[in-house]
Amino acid sequence: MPEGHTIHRAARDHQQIFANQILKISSPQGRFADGANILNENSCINVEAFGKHLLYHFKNNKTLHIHLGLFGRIRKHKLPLREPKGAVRVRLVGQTHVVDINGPTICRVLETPNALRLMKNIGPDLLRSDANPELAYKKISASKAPVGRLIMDQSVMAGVGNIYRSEILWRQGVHPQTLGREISQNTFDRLWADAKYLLELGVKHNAIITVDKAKPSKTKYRERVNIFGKDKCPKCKGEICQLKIGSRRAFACKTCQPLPPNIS
DNA sequence: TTGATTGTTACCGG
DNA sequence: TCCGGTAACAATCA
Repeated sequence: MPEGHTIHRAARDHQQIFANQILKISSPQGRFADGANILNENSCINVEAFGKHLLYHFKNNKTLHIHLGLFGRIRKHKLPLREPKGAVRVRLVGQTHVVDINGPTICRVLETPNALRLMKNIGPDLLRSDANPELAYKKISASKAPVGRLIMDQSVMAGVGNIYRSEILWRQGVHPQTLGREISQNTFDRLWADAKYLLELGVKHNAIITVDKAKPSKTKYRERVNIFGKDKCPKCKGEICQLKIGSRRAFACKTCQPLPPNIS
């Protein structure tokens, strides 16, 4: 669930339902969001996403900082209140809607300077209009780490997760083990543009869709991705090989994503 | 009950 | 300093 598109979609949605409202905030299982009470009686100025981080800014110079990690979930429903489902760490109650945050890795209140510091340490976000892709290319072209590692490194560029990584590289015919410094400006531009296009599509449809003709409402997940978790390339019908990048699964087609000759 | 998972960070060694 | 590997943590579902 949580790749960049999930967080940005939530930010836009919550901006609509919570901005300029005084929210009631509770922490049913208390463990996270220490001091979430400090946000009560204050109005929410706005909600924004930075990469996979979700930030609710409040009028008293405090920010609720959420990161869903691998398992976190956001659930929303209309008032009236319902029983929390599963392990709800924080519940946000506005005038019309309720948002429950389940199982986030990060759930805490930040002072404004700390929120700014956090945002500074995240690479250009594919889904933000203020992103400067050249900052990402500068790091990639200077690195001898594999591009499959770099495009998912949130301090290099923000938003791509494990599924999009394999899909984007396959769509652009780039092998994940190609070194960052072997990536030309032109190749980077294609990777950035495609990643941005796919993430925006994901925000729009609330789903990961990387197959060009796939219809989100009608197709199943397996039919919306090209090679992630597959064994046959949809383009050349050849074999998809699975590799590990930093203990995460990655997939590539030997034919459509040739490995540069200088790499074993 | 077990294993896998759309993520991140800290720590260590080369 | 950079890079890769490992462990730890989180919650849910099949």
